[in-house]
Amino acid sequence: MIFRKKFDSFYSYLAHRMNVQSEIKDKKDSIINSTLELIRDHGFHGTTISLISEKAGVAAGTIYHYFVNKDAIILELYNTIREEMLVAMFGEAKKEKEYRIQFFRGWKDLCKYFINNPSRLIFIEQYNCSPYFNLNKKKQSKIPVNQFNEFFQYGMDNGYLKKMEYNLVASVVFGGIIATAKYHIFGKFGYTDNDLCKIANIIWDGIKRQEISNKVSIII
Amino acid sequence: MIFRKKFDSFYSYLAHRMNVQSEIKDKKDSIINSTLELIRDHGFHGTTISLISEKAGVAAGTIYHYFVNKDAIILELYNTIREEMLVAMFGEAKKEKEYRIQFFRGWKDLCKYFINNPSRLIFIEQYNCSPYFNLNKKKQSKIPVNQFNEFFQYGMDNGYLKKMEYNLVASVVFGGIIATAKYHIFGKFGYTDNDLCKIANIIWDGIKRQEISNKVSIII
Amino acid sequence: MIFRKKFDSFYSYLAHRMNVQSEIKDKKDSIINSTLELIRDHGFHGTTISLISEKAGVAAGTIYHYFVNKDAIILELYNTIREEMLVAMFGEAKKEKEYRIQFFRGWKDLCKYFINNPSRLIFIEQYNCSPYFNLNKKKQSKIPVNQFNEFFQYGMDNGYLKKMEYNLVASVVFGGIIATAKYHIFGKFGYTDNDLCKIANIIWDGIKRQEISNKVSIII
Amino acid sequence: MIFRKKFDSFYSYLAHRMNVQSEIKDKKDSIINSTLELIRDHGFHGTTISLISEKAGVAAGTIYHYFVNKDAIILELYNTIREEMLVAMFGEAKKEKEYRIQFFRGWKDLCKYFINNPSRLIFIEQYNCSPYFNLNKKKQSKIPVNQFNEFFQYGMDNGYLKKMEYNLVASVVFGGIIATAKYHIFGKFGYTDNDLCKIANIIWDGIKRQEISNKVSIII
DNA sequence: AATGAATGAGCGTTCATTCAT
DNA sequence: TATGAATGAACGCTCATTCAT
Repeated sequence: MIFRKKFDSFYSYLAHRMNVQSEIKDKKDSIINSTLELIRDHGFHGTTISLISEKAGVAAGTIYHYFVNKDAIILELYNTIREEMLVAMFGEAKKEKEYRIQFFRGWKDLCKYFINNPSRLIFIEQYNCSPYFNLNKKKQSKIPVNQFNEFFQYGMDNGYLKKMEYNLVASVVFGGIIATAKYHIFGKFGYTDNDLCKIANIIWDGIKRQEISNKVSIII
Repeated sequence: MIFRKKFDSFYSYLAHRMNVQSEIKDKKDSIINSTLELIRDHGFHGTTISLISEKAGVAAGTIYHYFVNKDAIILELYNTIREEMLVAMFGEAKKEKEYRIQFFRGWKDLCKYFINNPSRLIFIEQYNCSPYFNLNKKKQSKIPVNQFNEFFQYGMDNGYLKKMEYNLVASVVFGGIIATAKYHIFGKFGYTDNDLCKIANIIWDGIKRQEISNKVSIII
Repeated sequence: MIFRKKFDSFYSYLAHRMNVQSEIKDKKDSIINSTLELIRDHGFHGTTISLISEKAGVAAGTIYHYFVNKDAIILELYNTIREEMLVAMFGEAKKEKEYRIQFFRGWKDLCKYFINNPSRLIFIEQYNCSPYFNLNKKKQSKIPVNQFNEFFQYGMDNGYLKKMEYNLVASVVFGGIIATAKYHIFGKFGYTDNDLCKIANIIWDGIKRQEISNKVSIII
Repeated sequence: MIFRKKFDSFYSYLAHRMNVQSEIKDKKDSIINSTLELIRDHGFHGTTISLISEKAGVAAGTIYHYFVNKDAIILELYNTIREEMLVAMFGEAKKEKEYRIQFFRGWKDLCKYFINNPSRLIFIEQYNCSPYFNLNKKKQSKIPVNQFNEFFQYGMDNGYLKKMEYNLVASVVFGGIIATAKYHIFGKFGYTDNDLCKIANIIWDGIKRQEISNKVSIII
C-alpha cells in the first residue's frame, strides 16, 4: 500500500490525511476570508493578489493551487455566501408551519445575518454591481430553480403571493433586506427587533395576494 | 464691441460662438457618452482611457483637456445624472397640488427615466457601490439640503410620511425604483404603466403615515 | 508703397514697425526670462512648454514662432548668459592697465554677477551637467578662440600665468567663482567684498607664474 | 536547525544561501550598473525604466522587486558612490601620520577614483544639480557629522587649516578634484601624477592656515 | 505542496509639437 | 502673428499569473 512508504500504520496515514485536509481547508479558508475582509476595506479592484497572499499568510503562488485565478476566489466567495444566505433564511423558517410566518422568520433572519456579517453584505452589494454578476448570471440561468425561487413559487402557486416573476419578488424582498441592513450598519441608530418586524410587514403587504380590496390604487 | 474686430456682425459672432461652444460640447459629450456606454458594458475598472479615446474618436491626451483625470469624468457623469434624475422626478410632479400625487408622479417618472436610459441606471448602481461614492458622499454631507430630502422632509413635517431618517426613505423609494427598472430592463417581460402604479402603491403604503390601524403587525 | 494701405505716413509705419519689433523683443524676452525663472524653480526637466507659455503670457504655439523647439530656448539662454558673463568679467577689467589687476577686477565682477543673478548661476550649473552641454560642446569646438581663453593665453604668453591648457585655468578660475557664488547664495552668511578678494588671491596664487621658490611642492 | 530540512549539511545550506545571495546581488547590481552607464550617456531624464530593463537584461517589473521606484535606484547609487568616495579618499590617507600628507594622499586618491570611474563622476555631478540633491540634503542635514567634515574640522581645530565654514572648504577641495578629473577625462591631454600633485598644492595653499605673511592681498 | 522572483501587457497620465483658424 | 485644441508616443508603474526550485 502506498501509505506504507511514509507512514507507520493506516491510522497514522489517515491522521496525516486528515491533518493535511484540515491544513488545506485552513489555507483555503484563510485565502477566502482574507479576500472577504480586503474587499470590505478596499473594494474589488483594490484587492490584489499580493494583498491577499500577505493577509492570508501564504505565498502568491500558493493561491493558484487552490483557485485557477482571482475571479475563482470571488466566485467561490459568492457561492459560499449564497449558501449561507439560504441557510440563514430557511434554517429556522422552514420549521414554521404557516407560510406567512415562514416569510417573516426568514426575512428577519436573513436581515440579521447581514447585520451580523457586514463584510458579507458589502461583498454581495459589490458583486451585484460588478461585471462578475452578469458573467455569473448567464451560468446561473442554466440552473432552473433554487430554494429561493422555489419558496416564492410555492407562495404564488398556493395563493399566498401575487402572481409575478420570481426576479421581481426577489428584488423587493432582498432589496428591502439589504436596504434595512445597510441602514442599521451605516446609519446613526440601529434597529430594534420591533423595527425589523415593521419593515417586514411593509414588504409582506406589498407582495401578498391582494384580497378584494376597498383600497383604491392610484393610477396616473 | 469686441466682436467687431473679427466678425461682420453680432449675429455672425454669435453663430461663431455657438459653433465653437457646440464643438466643445460635442467633444466633451462624446467623451462623457462613450464613458457611460463603456461602463455599462465593462464596469468602472474595465473602462480604460484607451477604450474611451477609441470610442469617443479622440486621442487619449485630448481627454485630459476636458477632465483632470479619469475620476473627473466619472464624477461629472454622476453629477449630470443626479441632475437629470432630479428633473425627471420633479419636473412634472411639482405641478401637482396633492403631496400623494406628487409622489406617485415623481416615482413613476424617475422609474421611466431609468427604463428609458439603462446605461444611466447601471452607472448609478455601480457608482453607489464604488469608492467614488464614499469620496463624494463626504463632499455632499456639507450640502445640508437638496431637493430630494427637502421633498421627503416636507412630507414628514406635514404629516404625510412616517417620521424617520432621510436615508431610510431614500433607500426604500430609490431601491424600489431601481429594482423595478432593473426588472423591466433585464427581465423577460416589461412592465405596463399599470404595473408601475401598483408597485408605487406598495412603496407609498410603506412610507406614508400610518393611520390608527386595526391591522395587527406580526412580531416574532 | 505697401505701408500706404494701413498707415497714414512713413513715420507712422516706422513707428508701427518699431512697436512691432519691440513687441517681438518683448515676447521673446518674456519667453526667455520665464524659462530662466522656471528652471531656477523646477529644473530643466520640470520646466514644461505649458509652464513657460503660462508664465510668459503667450500661447504654447507662439513659442514655436520664436524658437524651433524647447532646446533652442535653452541654447539661446545659454548663449545669452555666456555673453553676459563675458561683459561682466571684462567690461570693467579691460580698462585696467596691469594684467594682475585685470584678473582681480574680472574675477570679482563675474562673481558678483552670479551673486546678483542667482537664476543665471543655477541655469549655468544645470546646463553644464546636462546632455545639452555635450551637445553644445561639439558645436563650440569649431569656435577656436574666444575672449576668455584669449585673456588667459595672453597671460601665459606674457609670463603672468603658468603655462598650461586653457581648460584647466578655466576650471580653476570659474570653479572658484561658482563655488564662491553658490556659498554666498545658499550658505548661512554672505561674503563681504574683502572675502571675495581673499578668495581671488588664493586662485591667483594658484595660477600665477611661480617665482623661483623655496617652497617645496609635495609629490607622493 | 532549520536548514536541516532541505539541505544535506550546513555547508550545502551555506552554499545555497551564498548562491541565492549572489544571484540577488547579481540582478540588483546589474540594474544599478546599467543605470549608472545610462545616466552617463543620457542623463537622469533620458534614463528610462525601459532602457534600464533592456540593458540590465531583466523585465521592467523586476526592477520594482529591488527598488520601490526609479528615484530609489538613483538614491542607492548616490549612497554607494558616496561610500566609495569615502573609502577612496581616506582608505590610504588615514595611514599617514602628518595631516598635510593625509590631505595630499586623499585629494589625489579621490581624484584618481573619478578619473578611473568617469561614469561615477558624471553621476555625482548630475546628482548635485538635480532635485534629488535637495531632497537628500534635508535628510543629510540631520546627520550632524560625517567623515569628510570631521577631517576638515580636525584640521581647523588643530591649526592646520584656516577657520571657515565646512561647506566652503568642501566646495574648494571637491570642486578642485572634480574640475581636475573632468579636464583629465574630457580634455585633450591627460594629467600625470606630477600634474595632480601641483594642483593639490594650489588647493592646499588656499585652505591652509596662513602664516604671518609679508605678501599683501590685493583689495579693489 | 509551497514558494516568491520574474514576467510583460497594459494601465493612467504627461508633454513637446502641430496645425486649422 | 498668434492661438490653444488636438495629438500620440512614451513615461513610470502595477499586478495577475507563471514556473523553477
